[in-house]
Amino acid sequence: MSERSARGGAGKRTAPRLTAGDWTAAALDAMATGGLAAVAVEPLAARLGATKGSFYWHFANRDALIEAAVLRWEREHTEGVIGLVDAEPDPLARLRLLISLVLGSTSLQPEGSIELAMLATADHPHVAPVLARVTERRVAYTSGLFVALGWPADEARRRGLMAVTAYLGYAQMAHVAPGSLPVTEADRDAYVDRVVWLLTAAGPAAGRPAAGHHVPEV
Amino acid sequence: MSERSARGGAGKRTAPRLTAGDWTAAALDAMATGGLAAVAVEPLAARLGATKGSFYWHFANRDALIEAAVLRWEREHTEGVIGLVDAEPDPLARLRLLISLVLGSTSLQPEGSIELAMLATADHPHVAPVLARVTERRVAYTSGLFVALGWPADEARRRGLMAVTAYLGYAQMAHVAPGSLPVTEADRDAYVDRVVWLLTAAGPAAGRPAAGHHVPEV
DNA sequence: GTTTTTCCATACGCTACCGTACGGTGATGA
DNA sequence: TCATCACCGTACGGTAGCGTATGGAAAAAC
Repeated sequence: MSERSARGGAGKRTAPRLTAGDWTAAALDAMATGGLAAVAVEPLAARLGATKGSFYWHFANRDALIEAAVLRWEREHTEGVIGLVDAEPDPLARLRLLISLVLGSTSLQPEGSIELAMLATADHPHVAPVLARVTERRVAYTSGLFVALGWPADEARRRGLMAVTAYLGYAQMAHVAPGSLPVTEADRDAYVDRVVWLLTAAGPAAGRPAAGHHVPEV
Repeated sequence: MSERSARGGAGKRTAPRLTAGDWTAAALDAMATGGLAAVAVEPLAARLGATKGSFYWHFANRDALIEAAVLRWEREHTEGVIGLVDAEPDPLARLRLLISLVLGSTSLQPEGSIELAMLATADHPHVAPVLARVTERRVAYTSGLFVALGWPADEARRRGLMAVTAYLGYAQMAHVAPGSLPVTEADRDAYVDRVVWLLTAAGPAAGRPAAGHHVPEV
């Protein structure tokens, strides 16, 4: 009956020893459901079927675990979407795919988002720099998409920024007011279409795309 | 030397008695700087120059204080911006004013936003419904602006939703990555202009504003 | 001016978590 | 084979906050 015996998972009897990676994985797991406050040594140890004795061998203290966990998240997370989107050659299709993916992903994660947990603890000294880097990387990448679509740098930056804020805001709303978001699949698609269209709408004269490039007409 | 004597503020010697309102005010104050976790009975009592004995007279427990505080915030907060914006007769000017105001307000509050604190604790049973109501109210109001601008209901809803997400995302970014936001006054103005313009850009044929209404030309 | 009610301070126990000390066990190389 | 080291369990002390009990002061009621 002791959960101690279940530690290795899949029926192993002898308790396997834990690595630092096991602890950071468990930390991220706990963070997704309970926020940074859930990254607590003793509860985590219980979840892993171990005790604090193990933890304090691998880490100096709780803070070191947090730092390792968020850095791991940054490392493993950044590759995800961008790598998946970069396969698409056409810039406009890439933008559409990107928006569609990220807005879709937020709707599917009711309460298990590490990113939301980090946003909720953005003030933490180890979380803040990670979020700042990830966010700027997103803005830079998205702005690059608009550059590829023909807008000058400053206009592309504004639109890239607006795209990122649209994502962040959508994620927040999916969390705090999902009922205010488009419900049906069709509504959601229509919303994504409109977002992409408006983000790529021809702007005032000063910001008009260079000749020969995409001007959405729909 | 005892901070007890400073309780009444402004040199009153006899300690004034505290009301429930004093506690909720202090709670919101603490929340703005330290988040919901800072709404703790003992620290708050110390800040007010009182003790827990006072608190547990006015409230059953910490949870009751939290509930009272967030409800008070909802009540007092909702009036603010909308009432200020509704004076403007022209719908387009009203939208521009609204966007300008809310994006400007986020830049000015480095770490003292109650709203950010609530978003960071959106899972709390007393916070969640308040945020849901406030958010939906914003979407509804902003959508109404687009209806007034001539768009049909569904299109107006989409644009109103996008406006709100643009605000929420901007607020998040001001918190976690202010360096990625427009820095100079001029850049910020240019960004606001572009947001308003794109939100009001003429959409696909199905969503074109009714004749005689505002079609932004700039 | 007394009695009642309102409000508050003090003191206490309880829980959850952090971090440390130290002893023990299993693997591993000499 | 045995000694070393990596790893972990147990036990302990410490802190921060919640909630309760109770007596007492201050204000209000009469």
